[in-house]
Amino acid sequence: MARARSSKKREDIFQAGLKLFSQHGYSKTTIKDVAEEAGVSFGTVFTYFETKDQLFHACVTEPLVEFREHIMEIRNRLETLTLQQLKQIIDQHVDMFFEKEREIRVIQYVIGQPERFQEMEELDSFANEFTQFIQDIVVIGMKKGFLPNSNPEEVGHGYLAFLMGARLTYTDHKNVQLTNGFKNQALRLFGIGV
Amino acid sequence: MARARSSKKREDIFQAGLKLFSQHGYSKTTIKDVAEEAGVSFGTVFTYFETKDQLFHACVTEPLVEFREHIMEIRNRLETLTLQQLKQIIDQHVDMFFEKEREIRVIQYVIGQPERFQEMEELDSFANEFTQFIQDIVVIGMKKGFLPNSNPEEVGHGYLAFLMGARLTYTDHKNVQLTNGFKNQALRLFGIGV
DNA sequence: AGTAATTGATTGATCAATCAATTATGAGGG
DNA sequence: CCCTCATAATTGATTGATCAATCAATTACT
Repeated sequence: MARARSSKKREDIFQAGLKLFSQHGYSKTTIKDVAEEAGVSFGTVFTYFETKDQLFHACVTEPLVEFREHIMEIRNRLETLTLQQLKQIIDQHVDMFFEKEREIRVIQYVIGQPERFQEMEELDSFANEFTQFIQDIVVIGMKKGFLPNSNPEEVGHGYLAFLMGARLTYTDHKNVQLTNGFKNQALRLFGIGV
Repeated sequence: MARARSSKKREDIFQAGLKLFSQHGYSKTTIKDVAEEAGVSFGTVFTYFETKDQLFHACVTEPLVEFREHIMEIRNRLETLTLQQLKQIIDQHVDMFFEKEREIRVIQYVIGQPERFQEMEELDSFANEFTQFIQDIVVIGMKKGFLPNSNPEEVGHGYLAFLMGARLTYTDHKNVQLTNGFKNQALRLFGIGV
């Protein structure tokens, strides 16, 4: 039986799985490798996760909780949004997508093979939530006049695509010039010239 | 020994590999499955591709030739570029990224696991070529006055990221409304409001 | 007839999952 | 503080399944 989520060892195994799955994909990651990386024995992995599948599923879905909180926190104070705050939000999003490299890589691994994985539904609803959040921002920005006339849906989808693609295509997360460029380009998707 | 590239059977096997690799990844695609999909026997696959690795490598890199031609063709008549033509080019890019779903999915599979694959170098140089092409467009557009002042490098990287992300994140290539939205958003990355 | 192409059974390697044996933990009693 | 014993956690050898690659036999081609 799988153990509680709070154990130190569970977290070690989870992090090891996250690292190796994000680097080598599902099949090229062996339980033996995960065990070594986590500093536990082969058998112990199965004490905390019943199957390799369940470990992988955990690596894909559990980080969504933190991502969601990160977005929701801002969603509450959306009525008083200013352009300055929007710029801050975009900065945070770009930074988050580059900092949470492993978490997003495994998500992209799943999204990239929709015929293979069922986790899709959870990820789909998260994506919908996110684009809805962006749409709300665009509507408020237009109402308040600090955003030009736009199709909010187009901005939402375009902005999510942009963040995903930036993370997928560019590995060098230490490159400040690059991330700054992405922040400028992200602003342009909202119709704000730089 | 692997056979010449011109055979009908080689093409069938190649297309079968492209389909299955793009859907299920490298390891979950078996030679048995490829053979069935291609309508040949297990052994025949090895007549045309020495190893599974080589078949995969072919699926990742061979489509680059056509992609490159597609870009180059336009690169020749770059000096006479107009805004109208730029809009056409963007339309073509978005359409291509959605039509060539399988080809781009396997490329994204490789890009997403840089620690695992060496094909990266070929893909890297292709990406550099592409972003350089976009940078040239931005420089000319600014000189001719139909593009606002921009950092060409930022636009190049942002535009590539955007196309990749759109392809990765959205599966429904029949959705004209969606692709039209992406075309509008892509224009915004060049500083053109919609 | 002679050469090239095709076939699929066989082999050997890999690896997830199981489980019996071992080790650690900690509660209760002296 | 130490000892006992029960329970929980840990371990890795074993098992069975999967699959890439080989190759001897068969078939097609010229």
